[in-house]
Amino acid sequence: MLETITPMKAEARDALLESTRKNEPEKRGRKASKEVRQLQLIEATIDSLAKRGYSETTMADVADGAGLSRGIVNFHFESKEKLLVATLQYMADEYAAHWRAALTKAGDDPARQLQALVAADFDRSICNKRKLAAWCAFWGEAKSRPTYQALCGARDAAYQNVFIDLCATLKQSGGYAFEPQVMALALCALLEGLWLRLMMGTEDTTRETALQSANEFLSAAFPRHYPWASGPKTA
Amino acid sequence: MLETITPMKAEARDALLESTRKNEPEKRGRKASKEVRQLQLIEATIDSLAKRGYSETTMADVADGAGLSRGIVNFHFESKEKLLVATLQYMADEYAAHWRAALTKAGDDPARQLQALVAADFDRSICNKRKLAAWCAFWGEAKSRPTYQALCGARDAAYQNVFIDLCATLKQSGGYAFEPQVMALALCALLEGLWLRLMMGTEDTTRETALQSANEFLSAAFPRHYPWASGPKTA
DNA sequence: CATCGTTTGTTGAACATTCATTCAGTATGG
DNA sequence: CCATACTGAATGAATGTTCAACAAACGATG
Repeated sequence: MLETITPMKAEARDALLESTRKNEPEKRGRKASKEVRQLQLIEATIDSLAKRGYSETTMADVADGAGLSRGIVNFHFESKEKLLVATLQYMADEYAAHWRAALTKAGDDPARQLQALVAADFDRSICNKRKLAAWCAFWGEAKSRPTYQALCGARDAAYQNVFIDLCATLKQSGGYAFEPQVMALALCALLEGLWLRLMMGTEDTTRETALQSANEFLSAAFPRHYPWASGPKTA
Repeated sequence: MLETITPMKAEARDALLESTRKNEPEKRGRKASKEVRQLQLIEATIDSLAKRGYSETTMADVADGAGLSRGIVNFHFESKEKLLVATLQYMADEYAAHWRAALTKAGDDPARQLQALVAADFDRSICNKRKLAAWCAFWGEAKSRPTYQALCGARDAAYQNVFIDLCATLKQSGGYAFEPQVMALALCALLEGLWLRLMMGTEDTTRETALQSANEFLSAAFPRHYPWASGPKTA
């Protein structure tokens, strides 16, 4: 049902960025393509989720945030519910694309791949207050909404399976004793937990310290592959 | 403001449990002490949060869930907001009391203490679908509500400091190389992440597998203290 | 190229619903 | 009989949705 939204992401996003860069007054009447409008509204939704939280995010907020009129959301999306699902879908797609790209770029060495995946989780592009807050807003509602629950597995089975495979490979080459599935679960949980803490915004946790903790975990779990055992500054 | 609620927890809770055990028809008029009523409403709030989620939890839900009339919540608590804060406060207190008790019961050995803390996190009494869902509901709103944010640090500074101290102690006695703060952050994040996954309810993650993952982490990070290196079945 | 009609995006006010809160009244225990 | 717990209907505010009117792009036609 939402298949009409996710495609042409790149082009629409570029157009959106361009228009906001130019800061066009956006007069009246028709001005942008359907895809751009939808992205614009989705971005405004993320803004609102981050600023006001899920329960306080209203259609008016989104419309105002996008600088458009009140009825516009029900035109591009049928309902508030569908807007939110589309937003979550958008973030999930973005997240998946991001870690897949990082994995590809890491080459063939499993140890490098694993480290790249972990590092990718803390890239500015996806790991920032705004996005984290939006994710957490959806997490908070996921239990009682099957649709959200399914999509919140953006860090989904596929993602976790990559970790399981990598753990299994490293176990062989390093002669470790752990169970790959168990270790992979720990890793995934650690990453999510760090996200959660980042989002909560306790001062002592920053993107850097979070990544440092994750790397500490890697070197503890795979000492033969990450032997930089916590020297003063382990980049 | 809420100091009137948290005290006398034990007695009031017993009374509540007793009354629900007896399943009294709860006719009309005055029937129970103030504290019992408040606890009853808080429990109903947790139920609703777990079942309907934060954004769909209404005063009517809570009142109905408690089998009382509509206006009752505004009588015992001043507003919906205060009811929710009291509920979160209640869960935070319960959580803190739980891990403190586990810590005390673990004796003097740091390694045992750490293991006890980890295990305590997965006790049925606090780690069940209902409570996890309620926690996550609050997490989802925490970013935009300072009051929640403060209380959601139930796993607060004190909690994390205990982990830091234990990590430091074990580091000395085991000759590890990690930074205690970094490792403690990883541990806390792992526990929260596992909670999050448990709440999401993916089938492959149960309380047992979660605990197993946490223990795997312990034995990876502190191999000299937890040398049961992943034998077939490590209880 | 100008004009006109059609399609499509957009607006903002009206509407219906949901929900927290209030409060006057009732019942109960002491 | 008084203080206190409790009720439930009334109220008003907030909000998602609808829709009739409007405006811009587009295409066809002269």
